Amino acid sequence: MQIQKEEIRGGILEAAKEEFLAVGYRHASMRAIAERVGITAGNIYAYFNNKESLLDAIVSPTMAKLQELISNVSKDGILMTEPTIAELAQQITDVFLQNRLQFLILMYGCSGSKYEHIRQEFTRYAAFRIETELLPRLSRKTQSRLLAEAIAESLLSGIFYLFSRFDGDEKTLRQNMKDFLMLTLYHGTELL
Amino acid sequence: MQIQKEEIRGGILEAAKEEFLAVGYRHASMRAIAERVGITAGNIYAYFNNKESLLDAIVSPTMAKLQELISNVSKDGILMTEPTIAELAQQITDVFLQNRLQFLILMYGCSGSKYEHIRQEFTRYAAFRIETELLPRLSRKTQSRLLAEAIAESLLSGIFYLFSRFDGDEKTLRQNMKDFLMLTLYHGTELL
Amino acid sequence: MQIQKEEIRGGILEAAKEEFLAVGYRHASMRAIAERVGITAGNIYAYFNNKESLLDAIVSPTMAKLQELISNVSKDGILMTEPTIAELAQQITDVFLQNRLQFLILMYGCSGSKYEHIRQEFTRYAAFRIETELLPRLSRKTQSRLLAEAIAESLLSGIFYLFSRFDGDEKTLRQNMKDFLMLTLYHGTELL
Amino acid sequence: MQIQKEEIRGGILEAAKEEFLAVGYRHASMRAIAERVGITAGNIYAYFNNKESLLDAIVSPTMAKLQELISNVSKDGILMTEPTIAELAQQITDVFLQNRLQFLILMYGCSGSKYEHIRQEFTRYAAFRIETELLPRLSRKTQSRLLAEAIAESLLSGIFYLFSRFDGDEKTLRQNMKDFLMLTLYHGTELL
DNA sequence: AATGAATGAGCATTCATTCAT
DNA sequence: GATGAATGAATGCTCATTCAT
Repeated sequence: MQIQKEEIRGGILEAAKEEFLAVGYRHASMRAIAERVGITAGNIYAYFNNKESLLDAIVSPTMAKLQELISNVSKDGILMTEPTIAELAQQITDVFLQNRLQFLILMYGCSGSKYEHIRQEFTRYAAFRIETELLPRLSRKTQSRLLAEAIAESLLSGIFYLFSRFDGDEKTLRQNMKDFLMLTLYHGTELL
Repeated sequence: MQIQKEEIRGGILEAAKEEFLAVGYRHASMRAIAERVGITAGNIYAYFNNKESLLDAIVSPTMAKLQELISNVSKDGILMTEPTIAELAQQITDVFLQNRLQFLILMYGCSGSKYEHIRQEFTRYAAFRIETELLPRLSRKTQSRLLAEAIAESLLSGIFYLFSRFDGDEKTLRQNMKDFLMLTLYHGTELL
Repeated sequence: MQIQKEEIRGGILEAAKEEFLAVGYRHASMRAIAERVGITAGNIYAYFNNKESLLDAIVSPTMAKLQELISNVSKDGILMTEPTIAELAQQITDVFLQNRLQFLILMYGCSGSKYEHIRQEFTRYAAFRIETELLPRLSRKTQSRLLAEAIAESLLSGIFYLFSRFDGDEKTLRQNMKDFLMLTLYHGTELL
Repeated sequence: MQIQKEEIRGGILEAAKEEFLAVGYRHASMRAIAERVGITAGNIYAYFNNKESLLDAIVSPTMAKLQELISNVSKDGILMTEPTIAELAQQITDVFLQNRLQFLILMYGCSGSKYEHIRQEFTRYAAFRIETELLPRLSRKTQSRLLAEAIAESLLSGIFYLFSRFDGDEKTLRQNMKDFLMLTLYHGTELL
């Protein structure tokens, strides 16, 4: 019975992941999720308090990993020079590969939930790193904060796009990621 | 009376623009829009046929300009080398400066409407230009289509981010745009 | 001004007649009527208290004529043998020819209004005449009331159908009416 | 539970039948139907997809029987002389007796639905039979099509009127039907 | 644990009607 | 007299959530 319960619980989580990714948190209906599992909508509430709890159960571990990631790479203080953004991208890729659907839900499908600002947080953090580590190395001075944010947003969008198109081929993903970062961040010197 | 009518009509358009931008077309409610104006939901229908017409009234002129822009820059055929993407970005900026909220609604808030694929079209077009004009100039061969798409997505995200953060200072916007493109596209040689 | 007022009033009546006939009283919208006249819906209320008053203004004279017709032919009491149903049909035809749209509205398009039972009244009256004048001449006894009603309903439906298909040719209408009544009431002896 | 569900489903069907018959499909409101059952409007949608499905569930079997009936009696081609209209009326009566409210809804209350032309179809079919089989036997020539239609309309109205007044006494219904048809079609020779 | 049943608030939309101007 | 503006109740329908069984 405990085993069966876990099966159902897992089924709900799986179905919800698919549904949230397919139509987004706001547009996902409990009925549709229940149908995917083959149970009734009401029964979901035996396992989760409500729709938001269901989302929580799905993304909060991933969310924790992402925040841990951010806090880890921030530990050494403002003036650190390593890890570079490329290394950070690799670490994000690792998290993604271990939590694919959850990651994509967080980045693309959680509008309407309390997680809807997670992407912004990422952008803000990346912008901070770019502003303090990348821009100072440029000769000309710029209104740095906003530019850094645009670069961060741009960078993350490209990375997340590659994630969203991931087809199971990890090697290609990592190569594309590397190429993308080389081209947009390190001026493609390796590629030219 | 005519003045008052135009005032209300304008008020509805303004409120709808805000609401569409805030929560997106799909989740914008006619009641919420009406409340912003201080009228009842039914009254909106004295001015616009339905929710879609309201969106149309807001974004269709901007939409036309954007499609004209795409068709114009596509005219010379596949082999053109000019205008460069940077020049294209400038033209997009011009359209944006004349239609700020409309532009942002089209790019961020029109899911659920007939305009929901406009951003994709932009990305697809940019990816095509990048794949045929930019990537071939690199020495190493890459799985070019996907990479081009990632770069396109990245590029547009950065551009649109600057738009979304525009505070009225056109000069700064244009400078940031230039800096951003230099850094991500032209390897920042001017800036280094 | 008085002249203009009468013009508008007449225009509203004309438009309402058309609308009521086209879609029925219940389904007719004040806005649609106003549009036919080229005025605003609100302005109709300067001439008529409400939708029902508008219907009243259109059909009540005809209604009066019809009730007068019924009361006239009923005057002589229960046992009269004349006018025959055929003569009654002729008198109804006269009223119809003088009040075509009004008549058809009363018969086909007044559901939802206080006139919606007028057709029933006709049927009831005709049934009474049929029961007291026609059925007694038959040799076999029948459950007469209900049969009389069915015959009445049938008779009126045929008559009203001819009215509804009237194309302006009065002579043909009267001939069809005669033929129809001969065939259904008087056993078509003239025609056979 | 299954029993209760069937009870409610049946209750909805019963309430809808009454409502459709009382005010017609178009003006029947889901809320009004729900009130008759003692549930909320939304709950109806747990049993039926939408208003049209609800009507379908009520009348489509009857509709099928009626169309089968028409197609059966049409099988032998244009020149058949049997079954006579009286026999056809008997067959219609059989269908009616098995589907009373459904039949009446189809004939009187389905305007606004996809079934709204069923009565017209009946009339058209009856008019065709009358024009090709009955009128040619008359000595004098008439503008036959219109007259046939009037007779058809008349005939069906009488038949349907008897249906609408049916009180459960099948024998009386059949007798009245026979008397009515004798009187209007076969000139009442049996009765005189 | 699981279900079927039910709710009530919400949605876009329509429309007869009112009213200040 | 006429208008434009506005209302409020009603429509069919959806959905997260609750609850007795």
